[in-house]
Amino acid sequence: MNISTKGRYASRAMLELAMRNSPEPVPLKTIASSQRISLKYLERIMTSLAGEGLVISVRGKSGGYLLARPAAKITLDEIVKTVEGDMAPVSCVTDASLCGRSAVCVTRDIWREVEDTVLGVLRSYSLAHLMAREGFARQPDESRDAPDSAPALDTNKQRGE
Amino acid sequence: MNISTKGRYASRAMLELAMRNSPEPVPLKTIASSQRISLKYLERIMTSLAGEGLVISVRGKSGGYLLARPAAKITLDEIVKTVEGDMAPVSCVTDASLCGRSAVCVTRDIWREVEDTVLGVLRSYSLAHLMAREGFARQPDESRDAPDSAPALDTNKQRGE
DNA sequence: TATATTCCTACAATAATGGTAGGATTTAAA
DNA sequence: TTTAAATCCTACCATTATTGTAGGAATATA
Repeated sequence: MNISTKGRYASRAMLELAMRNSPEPVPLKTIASSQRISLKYLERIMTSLAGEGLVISVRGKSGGYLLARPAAKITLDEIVKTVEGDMAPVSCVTDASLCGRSAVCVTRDIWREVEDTVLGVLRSYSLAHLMAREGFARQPDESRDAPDSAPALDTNKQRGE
Repeated sequence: MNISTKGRYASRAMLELAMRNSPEPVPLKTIASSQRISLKYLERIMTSLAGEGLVISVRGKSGGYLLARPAAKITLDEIVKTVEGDMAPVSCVTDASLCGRSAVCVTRDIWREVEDTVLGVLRSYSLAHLMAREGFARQPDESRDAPDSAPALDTNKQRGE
C-alpha cells in the first residue's frame, strides 16, 4: 500500500498553487524550492497534470502554471490518479483477463472495494478543503459552496463540490 | 497503491484453509498446488501468519496448518497487515519524525484517513464472509452471527464477528 | 538577443517485489 | 528405528518500480 512521491508531490504542489492564488503563472522554480522538490522531477509531474487539464501551463519567460479551475473544483483523486496511474491495489481489478478466475474471484471483489473506497476518500477533498485546513480564509468566488457543508459521514460523495 | 502478492496469496490461502474446515492440519503442498502459489514462497507467508497467531502450524509428518480461530473471527485486515507490514500509504503517517512538518502537514492527515479507511474495509470482511460469497453454507458454529447481519453502509465496523 | 521558462527523452541509482535454493528441524507413520 | 513428509530458517537473486538526474529543445517575454 503506497502512494508514491509523485502523488504526494503533485498534491503539495497543487495545494501551493491554490494557496498562492496568483493571477500570474507561478514558475515551478518557486514551488520546487518552497516544497523542496527537485525541479526536474516536478516538471515531469506538472506536465502530466497539465495534460489532464488540471493546470494550465504557460511557456516561455515569465511563464509557469495556473490552476485550470477554482480550488474547490479540483479534488485529490483527480490529482493522484493522474500522476499515479492505475489506483487498483491489484492489477486484476483493472484488467480481469490477467487471471482466469477473475469472474468468480471473491478476493478480487474486495480489492475492488478497497480501490473504490480510497478514491472516495480522495474525491471528498478538494484543494479548497485543504486550504481551509491550512487555516486560510476562503476566497470570495468559492464561498458559495462551503468546504465543510457536505455530510461528514458520506465519504463517497464530494465535499464542497 | 498496491497490495502485493503476499497479501493476496495470504488471503487466498487463509480462505482455502477456512473452506476446507479440516480437523487435521492441511499441508501447504495442498494449498500451494490448488492456489498455484510457489510452495517455498507460501511457506514464508504462512510462517508469519503463524507468528501472528492467525494459524497454528503443526510440524513433522502429517503436519500442516489450521486456522487458529473460527473463520468468522479472522478478518482480512489482520491477514493483510501481518504479511504486508505497515499499511500506511505514506511512511510519515507511521513515523512522523521522517518529515519536520508532520505536525502541521495537511496532506498527511489525508493519507492517514486513506489508511484508516482501507483497514476499515478489510476489517469488515471475515473469512466467513468470503466463504459465504463463495456460495458455501455457513458452518453451525459460526451461524450465530450471520455474516451479512451488519449494517451495509457502516464499513468501519466489523461485519459478522 | 538574452533569458527564463516549459517540454521531451534517455539514462541511472536505489529499493521493493517476488520469488528460488538448500538445507535444518521436527514428528508421525512404516 | 528408519523413513518420509512436513514446517522452519536464512541467504541469495532476478526483475520491476521508484525516484530521480542530465541535457538539451522549444517557446515566449523582456
